[in-house]
Amino acid sequence: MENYEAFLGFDLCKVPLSSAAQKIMSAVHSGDSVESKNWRESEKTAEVVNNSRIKYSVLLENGKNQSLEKRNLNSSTSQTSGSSIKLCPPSSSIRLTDQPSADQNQKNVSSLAPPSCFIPQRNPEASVLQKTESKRTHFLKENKNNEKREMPVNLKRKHGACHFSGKTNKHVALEENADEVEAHLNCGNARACENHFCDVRYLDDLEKSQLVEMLKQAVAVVVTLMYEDGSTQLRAEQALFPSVKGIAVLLQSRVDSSGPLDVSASDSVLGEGSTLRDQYIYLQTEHSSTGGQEQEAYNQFARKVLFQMLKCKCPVVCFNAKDFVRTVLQFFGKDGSWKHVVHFIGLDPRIAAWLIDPGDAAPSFEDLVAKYLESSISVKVNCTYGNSSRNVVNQNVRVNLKILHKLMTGLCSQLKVYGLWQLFCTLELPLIPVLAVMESHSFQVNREEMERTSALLGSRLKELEQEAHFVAGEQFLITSNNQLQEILFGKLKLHLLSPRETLPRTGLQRLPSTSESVLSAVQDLHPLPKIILEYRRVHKTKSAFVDGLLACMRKGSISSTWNQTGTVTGRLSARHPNIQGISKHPIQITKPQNVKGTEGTMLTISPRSMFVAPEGHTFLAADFSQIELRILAHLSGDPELLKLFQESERNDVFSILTSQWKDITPECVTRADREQTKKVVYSAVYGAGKERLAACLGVTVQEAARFLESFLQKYKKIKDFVQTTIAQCHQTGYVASITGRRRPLPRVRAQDRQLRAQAERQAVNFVVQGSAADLCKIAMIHVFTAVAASPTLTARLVAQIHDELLFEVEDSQIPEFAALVRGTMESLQNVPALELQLQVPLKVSLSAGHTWGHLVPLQEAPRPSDQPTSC
DNA sequence: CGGCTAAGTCTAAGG
DNA sequence: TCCTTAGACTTA
Repeated sequence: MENYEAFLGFDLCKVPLSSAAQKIMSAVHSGDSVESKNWRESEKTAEVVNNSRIKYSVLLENGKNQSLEKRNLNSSTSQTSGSSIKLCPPSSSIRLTDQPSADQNQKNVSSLAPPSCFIPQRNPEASVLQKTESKRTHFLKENKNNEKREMPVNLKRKHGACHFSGKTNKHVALEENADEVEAHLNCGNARACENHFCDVRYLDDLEKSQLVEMLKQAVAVVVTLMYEDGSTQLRAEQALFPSVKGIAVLLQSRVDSSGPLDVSASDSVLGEGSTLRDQYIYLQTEHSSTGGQEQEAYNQFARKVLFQMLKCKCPVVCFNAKDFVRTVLQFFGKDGSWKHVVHFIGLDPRIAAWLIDPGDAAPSFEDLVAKYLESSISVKVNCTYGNSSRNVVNQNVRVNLKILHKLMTGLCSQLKVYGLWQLFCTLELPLIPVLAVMESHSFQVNREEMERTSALLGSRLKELEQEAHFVAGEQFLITSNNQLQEILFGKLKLHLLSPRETLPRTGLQRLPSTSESVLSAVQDLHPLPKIILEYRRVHKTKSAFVDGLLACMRKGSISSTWNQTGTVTGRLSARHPNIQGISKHPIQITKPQNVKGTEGTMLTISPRSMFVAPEGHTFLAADFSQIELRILAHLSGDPELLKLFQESERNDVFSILTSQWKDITPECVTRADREQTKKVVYSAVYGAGKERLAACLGVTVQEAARFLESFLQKYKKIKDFVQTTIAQCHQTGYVASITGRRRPLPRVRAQDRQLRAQAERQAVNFVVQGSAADLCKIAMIHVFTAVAASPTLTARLVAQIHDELLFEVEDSQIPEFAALVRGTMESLQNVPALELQLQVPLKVSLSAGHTWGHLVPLQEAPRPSDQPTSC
């Protein structure tokens, strides 16, 4: 079977993008003799494992067939056909929690080594897997017993003695108030701390240093945020602004029998000179008001623990790790620079699951457990103080932390099966702190000005509405497309008067839609369409970019939430507000009558200008120019297209293309021309029909067809690329980007021609758009880490608009930072570590300004060829 | 009858 | 019958 990388003609071995990722990778791979550094070999391994998985899944198949197409009917179905994704528990995970395995590699238990669960399973024998299964059930029984044992009579006490790390100390259950300490009777038991949360607040100095030591030696750390009501990040529905109370931690450490952290042999798990031990720790992050000196001392220690966690050499598992990082940043407060978190790697099962199945947008912890773990495990996530006792809640959290670890273990081996492991470790995980830092930033916006603008737009809308009613000859709901359709085409019959017969129609009725293209087509026949078009523009601006923004405001500033797993292509998305969708172009409105001042009749409203850099700072935007077209040139290897980029590295390729097909000189191409060309080129590449193209260009269908023909004729290999991609998709049922990101498209084999054709277009689009998204995300990480490595630079990444990175830079640092950004981003043409070498140069254009709406191109390093255009 | 949800439409972004 | 997002709105 030909894989996509072979098809591309280069090896796609991925290597860490950051040193921390490197650490994780080496940690994860240590003790793993077979895991290959070579892509093809690891692919082979994956296939073997894959076979075993399929065999095994047949054994376990319980007939459940989840349909996970909640989000987007157009997108892929969540599972590849035939084989269930439900995975077998990796044999190695058993060792962790239950018994030693005969083939355990000693290296696995060195202090740097990862938990054995992170070594990919590779035993294809079903019989072995069955054995594994029996061990697993044994473990589950054992675990149940533990749980029974751990629920003793609960008595209130002031400070009960128990063991922590083998020393006598206070044991404290997870508590709300410092003065009311709940302790358990079983404190003499050496296992006590494995059965309860140790609240860091009540540790003495010795215990504190032991804790830090244990963190350093930990084999695995599993964390989850705890909220006010006792729920955690694992619960299904998150409150809008949950208030975080603390962090629950499962610390899995290796204990040598001979080591300093010796514990009684009775709790030995492995029994072979070393044991794995679970300890549960609770770290309060909510600042209590009573505090004073004691509180300050605690905070200091808590910070130390968190710092230790951030630079943990072992895997840190967290569901929605970004929220954890943001909480940590918050806790650090003023004295913690965002640079502290750059190298944090948190294994996030949601991201892992998304890589495996990007069509499954936001599965809850529960969903993932159901999908990726055996059905015998069920989780209770909605256990809160409101509906359960404190003890039950805490026990529930502990159990869930264990399950979370197991889930991540399983997902890791799945990632390897699909060849997504490197992508996960070197791209997606390092991105988490970057996004957390972006979310910790907020934009200042001028509320008064926005409110004035809102009122202004409101008046203008009223005027437009009245005009519309007047010219329509009746009152109607101007925002209702149905009513509008009835008036335009039912009453006025504009579609019959239209010179163009082929107005796009809404499927069910015979009448055309009220979309922009239709209204533009008939705008000369009647005044109404123009009024509607303006109304819609103004309305959009008001509701989304002014009122919508105001609604997102917290304390005079706004901050988006970034979603790493919200798209099928690997792009990021943003919400509240969707900063990626804020209009670039200002709109002009005629000044409403009731507004005072008569200087001018027109007003300009520029949504992006609402974003203002703080005093002494400037926004700097770095754009990848024509990123997708360059990717396409690289992927297709089309000589003409390549030449275009290689020769005219400093020219605007879209202008050249425009001049070529419109037969004018490049200097005379207007911005609108250029935008049109852009649209046309991408439409053509991604498979638009000639009709659609004609509508887009505003020309006849024949002309559009002629253009399509000549374009694909001139750049012949584009067609080859499209065909090869589709063929590959048919063969394997999925497509992959340059980093190996996958998009399953089972519908490519559908009976329905329409569905099939759609999947084929999606396949082509994904390979290019997804690859561009990969590059943009790599750029974010690289620039981010480069700034963090600089002792002087303070530039901060504040937003990503797909191909554009927006930074807030101290005025004095602009030249230095501009050079760094350009250098870093353009150097991504070659990422030797990724064995990624594009055949085209990457071009970055920089612009800067005090508001986001007024960015002017930054003077590049002077070049002789630079000259202003004269048109 | 008013709130609620789900689906459809439209427009902003990005390529 | 270019693709992929978020968001606001209507309709049923």
